[in-house]
Amino acid sequence: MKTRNTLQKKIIMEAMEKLFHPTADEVFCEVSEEYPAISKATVYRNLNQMAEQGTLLKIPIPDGADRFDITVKNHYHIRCSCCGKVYDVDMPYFSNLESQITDAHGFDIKSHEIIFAGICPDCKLKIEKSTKKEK
Amino acid sequence: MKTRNTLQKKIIMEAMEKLFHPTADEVFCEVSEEYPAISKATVYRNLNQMAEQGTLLKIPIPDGADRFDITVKNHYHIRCSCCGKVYDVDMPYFSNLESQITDAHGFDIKSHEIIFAGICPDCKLKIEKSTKKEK
DNA sequence: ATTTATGCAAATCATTTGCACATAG
DNA sequence: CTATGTGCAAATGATTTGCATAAAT
Repeated sequence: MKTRNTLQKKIIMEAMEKLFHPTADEVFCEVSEEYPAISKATVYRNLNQMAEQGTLLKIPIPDGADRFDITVKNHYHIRCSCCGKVYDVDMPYFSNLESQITDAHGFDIKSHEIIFAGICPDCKLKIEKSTKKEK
Repeated sequence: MKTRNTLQKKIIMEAMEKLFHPTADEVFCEVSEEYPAISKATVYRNLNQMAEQGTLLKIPIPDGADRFDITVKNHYHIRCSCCGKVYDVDMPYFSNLESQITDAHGFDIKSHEIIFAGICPDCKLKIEKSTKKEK
């Protein structure tokens, strides 16, 4: 199935370059400003298509909407369990991790994904403040 | 907030012992046979409560319903991208992985999660068969 | 007695889909 | 031309929530 170069696709890609790990909805909001007629379904369809083609990376987020990343190079993510924001993790990629698995029930392993969870600096501050108030 | 020991909680835990990495819905189906009056909301509420208390492990699954695991000990998972089934991975746990991260934007890292993706033996067979047919 | 839990239905949120129409190649 | 893409609204699927009632402590 050959894909086509539509105006929508181009604008969505431009939005991806501006935004940082956006959700489909965030892309939709950004694109809407320049091109109000666009449909959210089109945004989803194009993001998914690009992810399949390897132009984008789709990052599944536990307890939240998927996020998309222009950085296609393999890397890991960390998510704030308080506010949900996602950042890249500066850590070497385990390129041989898949070959380390001895007993994976005969799986053909294709990829792996590491997601760290923690509290971001902003939320740390917020929590400290609200803890003080409680006293 | 102190929790109570209800009949529902007990039956849900029993179902968890029988099932393997079930989704909330699978637990609901299993429990319904013995106790048809149970509500799906009760199943969700109890599974989440037990996960918070550390009695169960909640495994977020990319592109699918969360799964719950009686094995609370830290371990990793592999998911078949074809049929969605999830298995445990027999691989040592990276207990010091979180301390390796140098630049995580000042995060307090609490935990990490590794999910492998691949094709399970069953689906491998299915794919081989259907490829033959296409010829 | 008081507070937590339950069952039900309705609400929510992210995402997908059917369909008629538009448009890229 | 003709297959792929779009916009819209409705459908889906997982999960949560409001509320009146029930049950555990």
